[in-house]
Amino acid sequence: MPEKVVTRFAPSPTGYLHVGGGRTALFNWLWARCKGGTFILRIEDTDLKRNTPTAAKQVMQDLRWLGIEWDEGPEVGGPNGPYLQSERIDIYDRYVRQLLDAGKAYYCFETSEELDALRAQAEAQKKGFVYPRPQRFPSEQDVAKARADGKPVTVRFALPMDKPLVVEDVIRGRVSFHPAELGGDFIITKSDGFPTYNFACVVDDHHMKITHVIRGQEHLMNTPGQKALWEAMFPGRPTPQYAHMSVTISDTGGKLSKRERPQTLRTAIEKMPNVDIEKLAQVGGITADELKSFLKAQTTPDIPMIEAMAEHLGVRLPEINIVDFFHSGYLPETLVNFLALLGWNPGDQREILTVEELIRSFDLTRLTKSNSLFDRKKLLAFNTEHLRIEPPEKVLKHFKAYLAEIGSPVLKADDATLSRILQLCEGARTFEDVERKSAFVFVEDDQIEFEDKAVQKVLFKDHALEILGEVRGKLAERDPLTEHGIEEMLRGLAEQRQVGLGKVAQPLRVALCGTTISLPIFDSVSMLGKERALRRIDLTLQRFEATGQGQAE
RNA sequence: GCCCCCAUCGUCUAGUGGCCUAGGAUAUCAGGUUCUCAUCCUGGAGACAGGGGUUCGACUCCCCUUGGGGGUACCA
Repeated sequence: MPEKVVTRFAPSPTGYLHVGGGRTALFNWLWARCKGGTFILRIEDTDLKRNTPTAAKQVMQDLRWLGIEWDEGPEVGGPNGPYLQSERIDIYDRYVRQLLDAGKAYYCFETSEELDALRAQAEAQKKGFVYPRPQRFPSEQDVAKARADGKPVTVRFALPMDKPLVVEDVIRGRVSFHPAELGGDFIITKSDGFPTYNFACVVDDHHMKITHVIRGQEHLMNTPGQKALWEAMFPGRPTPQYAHMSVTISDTGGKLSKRERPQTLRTAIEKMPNVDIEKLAQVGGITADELKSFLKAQTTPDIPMIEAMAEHLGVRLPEINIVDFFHSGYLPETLVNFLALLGWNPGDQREILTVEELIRSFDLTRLTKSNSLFDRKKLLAFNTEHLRIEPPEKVLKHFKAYLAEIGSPVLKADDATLSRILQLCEGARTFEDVERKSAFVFVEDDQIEFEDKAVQKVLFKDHALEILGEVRGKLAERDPLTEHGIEEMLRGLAEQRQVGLGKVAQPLRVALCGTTISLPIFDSVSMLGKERALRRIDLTLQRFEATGQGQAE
């Protein structure tokens, strides 16, 4: 009977979950789910400098949005806790003690500066740096003395140097390393008493009985050291199986990094002819000097400020974090499907898969070796498809969450109306499209903002205002107002005037919405109702008839 | 610099020595449907990085070159 699969996702809490992290989490989760195993969330918060207090919460929120639920971990508990490494220090200490007593690890007292100097020296001689292991390991007395002298105390693992370290990787096969190439003995306890990643990871993977470690290829070089550590601490126990996945690259060039969003904004501002620096800084909630410094690429304001300024300027920032996709109106099912297909495929020609299908088809042996670009255009196509195939209740739920997130007036609508809107927007690419097409229904009649371009192109052309007047008259006569009736009336009018339906529908659309884009015109009218529709037409006629043809306000 | 990984249409990929005249998706181009936007339908163009081997036969196996990615921390 094969042992039960246990996987884990082990993020360090430094901010929102980004696309790469989401993908790593997803593959681990998928593997656990398709094997009926356990998926553990473990927070690797051993770097006091980098961790932010809210980051772990953000990561968990993002995972939940994706639908990735953990069987063990923070907030849900489990038999192998605690799941925050910062709360497991005594466990690590115990193993360090053991290693020390067995002569497999030893104390060191160099400062970072001294280490840097040694590395520089090695580099000057064009040699790879290998930490020089002392002949005699320092004693506890030496440690006490070092501490008294104010020297930093760390612990290094004595890496067996005699034989090559071989890693069997599920994706990459057998990979061999020479201990010296790894830099020799590495630190397992930092001078602040916290374990390093490579050490804590091994202890926890053993304690939590992890069977498969699925992670990015950036960890491949850590694996031989971890394996050696494992053998020193848990001899005879099999290590987890390792699978080092390809990484995901940005389609805007280079790495998929958090810097991309500020960078995009900076580039956009540079290309703009005359930007009001004062005003923009005010919108972003920063000083003009801070903004100037940002533009000179000297500093970077926080993301909310970047976002506020981008929105003000109408600049689209590339999505990097999982939460960015939520904000842009994507379904989590789309992300899950798309991310799963970056470096994996079901082996047949299917591409659009639901989460259930993904779980059913997943297979760790079908992972791709080469890196892949994150193609946002293809993601958009996937979202269009998922909007169509996911159950309407599910879509509605996500749509409401989206509306709440962006603070849309459409939030005022009841579920039935929302469902109808969603149905009318069949073929939409994101919730953003749906919101934009339907928002007009939920703003006050006299609060409609007229897009200048729409007014010029539609209202001031081809006797549009005259037609609009006629539409108004016929609309007033109709009672009761039905969609069918509206259609009949508009089509009749177009035919009568010997013009296409567009010549009638577009002026009406602009009158109702202020823009040229909205829900289908018959539904637009019926959703507003007769009174509000008439009122909007009147307001439009009043406002633009006086202005005269060919002139906008 | 050293070490490790990778290499098929623009992009994501199928392909495990003959099923390949290299398949699908997306993007793109042309045409069509349509009240706007989007969808949708039809069709087109588009790839085995280069060079050596091995073999009756290489996209598939080996070597080199080139290119890309990662690592080289008291970060994870």
